[in-house]
Amino acid sequence: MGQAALKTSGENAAERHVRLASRADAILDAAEQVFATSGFAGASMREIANRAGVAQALIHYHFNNKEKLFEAVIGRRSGEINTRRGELLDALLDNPAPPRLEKIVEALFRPTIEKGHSLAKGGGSFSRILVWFANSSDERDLKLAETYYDPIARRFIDAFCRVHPQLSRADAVWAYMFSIGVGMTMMARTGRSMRLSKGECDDSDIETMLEKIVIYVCGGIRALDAAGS
Amino acid sequence: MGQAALKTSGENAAERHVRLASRADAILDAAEQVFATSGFAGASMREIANRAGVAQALIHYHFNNKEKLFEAVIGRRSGEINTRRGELLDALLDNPAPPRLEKIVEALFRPTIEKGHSLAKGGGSFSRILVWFANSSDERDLKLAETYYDPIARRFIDAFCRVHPQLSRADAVWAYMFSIGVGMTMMARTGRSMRLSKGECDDSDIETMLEKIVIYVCGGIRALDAAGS
DNA sequence: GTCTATAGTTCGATAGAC
DNA sequence: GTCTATCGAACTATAGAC
Repeated sequence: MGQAALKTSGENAAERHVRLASRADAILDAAEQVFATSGFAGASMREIANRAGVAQALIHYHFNNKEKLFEAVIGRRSGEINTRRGELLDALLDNPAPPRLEKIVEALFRPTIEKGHSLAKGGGSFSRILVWFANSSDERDLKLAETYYDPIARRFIDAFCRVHPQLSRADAVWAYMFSIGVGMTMMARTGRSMRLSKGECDDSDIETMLEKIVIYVCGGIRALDAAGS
Repeated sequence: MGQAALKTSGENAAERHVRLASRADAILDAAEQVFATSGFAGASMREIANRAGVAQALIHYHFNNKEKLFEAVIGRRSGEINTRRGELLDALLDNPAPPRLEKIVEALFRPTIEKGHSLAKGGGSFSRILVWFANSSDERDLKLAETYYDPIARRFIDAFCRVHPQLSRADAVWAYMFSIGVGMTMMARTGRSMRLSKGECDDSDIETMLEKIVIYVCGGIRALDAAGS
């Protein structure tokens, strides 16, 4: 019958896709972990291949070279994260009444922290890549940041201005940049807050940290607004 | 005479020290630039040697290996910066009246930004190393951060508590971590703020940026204080 | 699509002359 | 203290069989 025919010929299109996707995804997962641990320059294609359980040449077949692989790693999660951010922002702005600043700030950070920390079979270390990435002055990273993060950044800056009509555009941009910096301390998870607080401040406790960050960031933005006029 | 004798034998101790210092310093300056541009893993001893105008082997003679060289680069500027930070903080706390929070925050950031950006014959790119360094989870960097930055960090956290007696110790640590994150956006100089603001927010304009940061950070800290009780 | 084998480069570090 | 020369390891990427 048809099924048997397909079986002897190998596999059908769906099965084929699943298998292919699983290999490529395994590579992306492994790459995510290794880039997170060692940065772009420090990561090696050998280690990525080993961790993914594939031959090194397969990475080149799927992703061409190291740089393109990195772009794929960035693109995969950035797409998920920024789509979710946009949805949350849409929901807040659809309302005729201006939303609370706290809600906007939470929409800015929650998708990043949640997807950045816990996705991927590998263990989810995309957030560390983002830290590396957000502060890089490397041409490759700047280009990627512009492509994947500037559009949503402008939307959040607009949202700051909408909630704080007195806030100048320039101050809104400063506010955005500084807030991203705050978020990075959440993503890095160096364990430093634990050390400095003798165990009181746990940077792996997402909910507590997010709560503190929202308070701090909103306070900072409001202070810029208050000082502006 | 004595001088002639010294000359034939080579040089006196002072001359010798100057020459040695200039070679070693040239290596440190070059290393600072290359590490700033490429990170630890991405930097090569060859490029550092070329930029310093010395043989590659001389780096190993003075600094043993790449890791020790990096430590020397970190240690040199961190010493200068944190000594200055401590002095400013001492001056503020010597006063019987509690200092203004703004003054403390400025003491936290000004030495870093000023020495980080403009020191070194090479062009002063230590601040970019700090960005890299502050968010690293690499064991080497964590150890260095603990040695060079935790002591002064505790002093600033104490100062936050002194100015805001209602602030819990844990919230003071959060406040410190977040504020360092804000400072990192100042150090990175990716040019992103320029792009997002169409030229209005120049991240190489130190004084304007410092002013905005102080406002934002103080607002954040005060918000944590207000929310705490 | 996936593998093995390897070409070709670059790296950190050392040996040894001066 | 500083150099030249080089070793041995690790890297990215490709060639070619299956």
